[in-house]
Amino acid sequence: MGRVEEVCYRRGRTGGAESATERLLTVANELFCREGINATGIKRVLDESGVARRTLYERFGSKENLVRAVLERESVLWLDWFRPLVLAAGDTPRERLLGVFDALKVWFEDPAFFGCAFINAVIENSKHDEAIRELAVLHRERTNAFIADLAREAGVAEPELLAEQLGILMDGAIVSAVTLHSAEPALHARLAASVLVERATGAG
Amino acid sequence: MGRVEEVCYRRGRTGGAESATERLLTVANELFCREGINATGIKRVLDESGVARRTLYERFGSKENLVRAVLERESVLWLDWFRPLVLAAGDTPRERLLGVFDALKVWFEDPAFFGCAFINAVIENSKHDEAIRELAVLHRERTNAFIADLAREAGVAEPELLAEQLGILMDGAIVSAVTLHSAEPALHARLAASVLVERATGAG
DNA sequence: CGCCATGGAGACCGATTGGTCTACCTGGGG
DNA sequence: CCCCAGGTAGACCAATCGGTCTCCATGGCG
Repeated sequence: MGRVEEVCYRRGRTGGAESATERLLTVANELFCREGINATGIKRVLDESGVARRTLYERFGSKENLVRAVLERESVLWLDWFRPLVLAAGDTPRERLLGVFDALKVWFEDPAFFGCAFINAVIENSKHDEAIRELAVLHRERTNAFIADLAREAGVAEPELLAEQLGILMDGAIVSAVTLHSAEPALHARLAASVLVERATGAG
Repeated sequence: MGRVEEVCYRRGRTGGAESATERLLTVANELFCREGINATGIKRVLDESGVARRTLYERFGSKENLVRAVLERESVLWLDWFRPLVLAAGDTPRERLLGVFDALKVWFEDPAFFGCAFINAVIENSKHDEAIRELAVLHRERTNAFIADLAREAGVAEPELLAEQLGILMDGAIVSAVTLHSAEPALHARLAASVLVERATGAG
């Protein structure tokens, strides 16, 4: 039986006692997203994860490194949640392209949704830590590549171009959802996407 | 003669000596956008504006209030720069709708572009200061209203809906430009917008 | 039993945070 | 001349920051 917790890709991944490292990454991920990176003190991460200060610095060396590790893990976690959900959204490539925005809607409706970790990190931190921006670019490329594959399967002439446009639509939907505290932007973005997809697949 | 500094809506507004309040707002606006709100200490704002600590707290009372004042001013400043630029971008309402993204491109190419102050503020701060989120929503509504007017003039059947979609495209282009350090997202967004506008104005 | 690695608890460090308050300088009006 | 308002300079505060370090409880292994 599918469990309700599937809604949130961040929870319920392992059953029981996790390692100190895992707890650190999980808690830091949530706090960094919810409160912001700069606004989250190391102390807070330590208290909520039950890990000792010393252990954190043995594992990661610095807060910056912890942030990077969190983002690297987040990219894998998010895509592992996102891709199957999109693929399951429809039977044809065109339906699946629109399924991207159905998945976004599910994400936005999660009470634990506090924006995209990469967008948040770049906007908050890009100027002082170029490595973070590079991680965000990498995550974007991975996501775009997945969407470009869908577009290619749908017979789109310029799949990368469509993926780029849908990627912009995704980012816009995410920040709009955060700003408006609503999942509605996913619907508007889906509608816009349907026009683009229709046009790109030759009015079919 | 048009001056080059028109490119940046933030500079060259007044000729000479500005009041302490004005210097405070200008400097804070730039620093909050460039470095982030949480990462910018009051001391930094004071040093770079040449204003005394005491004066700041007499005028604004707290950093939170300073942030709000900066955002309120920014909304006016940005729209005063944005609207005429869009209107000058073309002779027909349809051209002007696309001119939105030409204006974005100009913005992105400004060396002093560090993202949208409202997106930045919401993402960094929304959880602890609901007032900031409300200011961002207000700014979004003002911008959307302007675009909806253009859409209405272009004979679009559902101007608010198109404005909503173009608004999402704008937000997406902004965060993509920040992430990628490039103005190219403005072009991709423009291309997507042209499809949406074409469709909404009846394939003209 | 002793030994030793793991890691939790938390003192401690200098730097910095937002915010308050005193002291001083300066220019205009009586 | 005096006086006062407007503004600068900067000491000072408690709290918190990221990061280092010591102490000690625990548990597996010979």
